[in-house]
Amino acid sequence: MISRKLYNRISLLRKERDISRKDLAEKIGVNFQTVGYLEREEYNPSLDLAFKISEYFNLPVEFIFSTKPMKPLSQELYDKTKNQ
Amino acid sequence: MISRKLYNRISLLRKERDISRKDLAEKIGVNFQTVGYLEREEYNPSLDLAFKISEYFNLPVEFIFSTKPMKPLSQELYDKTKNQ
DNA sequence: ATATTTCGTTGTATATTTACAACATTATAT
DNA sequence: ATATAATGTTGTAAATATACAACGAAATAT
Repeated sequence: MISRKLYNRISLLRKERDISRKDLAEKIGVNFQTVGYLEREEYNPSLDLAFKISEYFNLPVEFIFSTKPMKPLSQELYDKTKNQ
Repeated sequence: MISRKLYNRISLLRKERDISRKDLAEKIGVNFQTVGYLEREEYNPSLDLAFKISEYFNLPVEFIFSTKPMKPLSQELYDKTKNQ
């Protein structure tokens, strides 16, 4: 299958919680370089890996990963407040 | 990575919409045997493949795939109505 | 200032997903 | 009843994800 590029917010979420790649990697049970590859968006994770990350951050898969480029959280939040 | 077994509702959703594996496979751009492997839960799809299926059925990834065995839709719906 | 941790990156090996061909079985249509 | 389509399955090849080692650069702590 020709995979589309997938975007993600892993690095952002990780920084918000101030944990290192190594820590995150240990928590979800993968190699720390694998987290690096993911953050650089160099490949598409397996669904199980996506679930592990989603469970760790306690957020839906669709919030962390997307087929379209991610807006910064700040802007997305601002847009949301504006529309209400 | 040692992947957990993932459960899914692909076959159910496909039957609800009365489309064949071949049709679904064409729509999401994979081989029709790949849909077979997925329905038999013989491997974990890539996140991109999961997204394609989720987009096709217009349902969240978490509704279609789960780390825990899926309840029949009928029971899940009944539980929902009971709780309200 | 120096040590330590984290990050970015590259390369190679292994594991897993996906494609594809083949064929028997079951279901559906004519 | 026969043809056609759909399914279940197996095997092999290919593509892609992940592990792991290595190393230099940047950031942080002491």
